[in-house]
Amino acid sequence: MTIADGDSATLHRPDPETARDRVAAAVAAENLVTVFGRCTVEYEGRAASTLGPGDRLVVLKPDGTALVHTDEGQKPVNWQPPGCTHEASVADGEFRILSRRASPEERLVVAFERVEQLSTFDVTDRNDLALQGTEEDLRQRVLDDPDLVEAGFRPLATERETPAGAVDIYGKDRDGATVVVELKRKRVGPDAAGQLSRYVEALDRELHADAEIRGFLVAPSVTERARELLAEKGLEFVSLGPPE
Amino acid sequence: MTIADGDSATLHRPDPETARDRVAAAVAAENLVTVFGRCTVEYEGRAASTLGPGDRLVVLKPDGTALVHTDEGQKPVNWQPPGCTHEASVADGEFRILSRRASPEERLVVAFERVEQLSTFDVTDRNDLALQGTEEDLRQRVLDDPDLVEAGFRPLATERETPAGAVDIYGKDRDGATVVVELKRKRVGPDAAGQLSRYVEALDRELHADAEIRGFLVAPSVTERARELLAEKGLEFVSLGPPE
DNA sequence: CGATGGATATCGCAC
DNA sequence: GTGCGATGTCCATCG
Repeated sequence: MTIADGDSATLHRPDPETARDRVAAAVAAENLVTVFGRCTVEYEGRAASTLGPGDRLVVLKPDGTALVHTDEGQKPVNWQPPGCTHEASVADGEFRILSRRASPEERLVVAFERVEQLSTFDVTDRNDLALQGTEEDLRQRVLDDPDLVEAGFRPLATERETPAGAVDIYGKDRDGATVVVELKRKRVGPDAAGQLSRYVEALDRELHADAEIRGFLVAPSVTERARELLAEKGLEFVSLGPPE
Repeated sequence: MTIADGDSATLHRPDPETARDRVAAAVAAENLVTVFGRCTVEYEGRAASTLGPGDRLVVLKPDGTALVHTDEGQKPVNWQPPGCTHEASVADGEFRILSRRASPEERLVVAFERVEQLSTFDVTDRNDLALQGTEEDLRQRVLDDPDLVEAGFRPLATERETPAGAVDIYGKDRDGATVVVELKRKRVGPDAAGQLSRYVEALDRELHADAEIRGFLVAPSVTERARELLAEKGLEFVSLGPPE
């Protein structure tokens, strides 16, 4: 059974050969494909996994993405990233989807005992997502009002390169001492303190050995472990949360 | 138009009221819901975003997950994690889905200009994913053959607690010196070297100051920056990739 | 291509 | 609930 028009088409309980032909055509036409049914899944690549029979929703995107969703969780239980090639086939009387990635070599096989529904959609989406509350927003706030870090702070560069990586904000304090600012949009753990410490140490080596270098971690809050690590390394913390 | 049986039901271009009623019933029945159509999306919570009109696939799971997928990318363009409540409504003549999270407060609103297809599925899946090639597998390999780290290495504990966190493997070398092993299943960067360094320093403080403590990073490979950091801290690296 | 670090990360576990 | 670390993390950016 089929419902179709220019934008979508749906098969209800297609036989394996029909499912194969429809998916093959949809992949060739760069349509979005959804398949719901009872299936097993095997993956082999960076890791390997097997998944016994169950009802799942499989999504194939025109960009080469494959997703296998169960009834639980935000993350797909199995997947392939964009850029993969999708093939449909029938083997042992079962409809199968094979998704392959070239580098690194990865294979995903979904074998359907039963296909409950198979849909294809002609999809185009040119609207971009506008996101607020990011680290970039936080950086802009600090650049607009450097006193938020410390009275007299003067930013001189963003993304300044060091041997340990790029520093979020680089500048001078009121006394001319070098300042390194690491921004985090949410509560931070020991990793952020370690990251800031590496930047300070890298600049310590790069600049004159007698130059004072101060490291600031700017975030809404820190964990206790991170606070200890900052104190130990002589780094400073500035609490700055999202606006409002 | 409707196709239905015990396991699934599909509406093709339903009007807003019909879509609302069907989604409300499916959410109450803890069914999986997919909606494809032209919609706008607004999100507000940990961050905030708006997304203009476009064709997207929306998935509502019985565990309270919501996903909004475009034609590109593995990750949903917008989403809500498990545990949210989903509501269907009609406002300004449009079918809308509202997904709410209590803590932290987060809202996702999908407003459909047009619903191309709406499907509901009665989904059961009690099979768990069996994954190989994880860090746990690597740990088992090292415990089975500690000489992989170094001839004479004797593991004494896993997940041994330190003030800086739990050490993957703790033990002694052939001369009785304390050994800390950090395992990584893939190529590592500076963060892993920093992590191992924190463990070694924490044990250095906890144990006698004169006790020698050796830190091993076991991973398939390291980046150049991580290698430098390891050398600087006097830590050792053992190359151990996935089997075959 | 690899390296680096962010993310509404998600997820699981320990406390 | 928070804290912490793993993830087939994904993803953009940069060299």
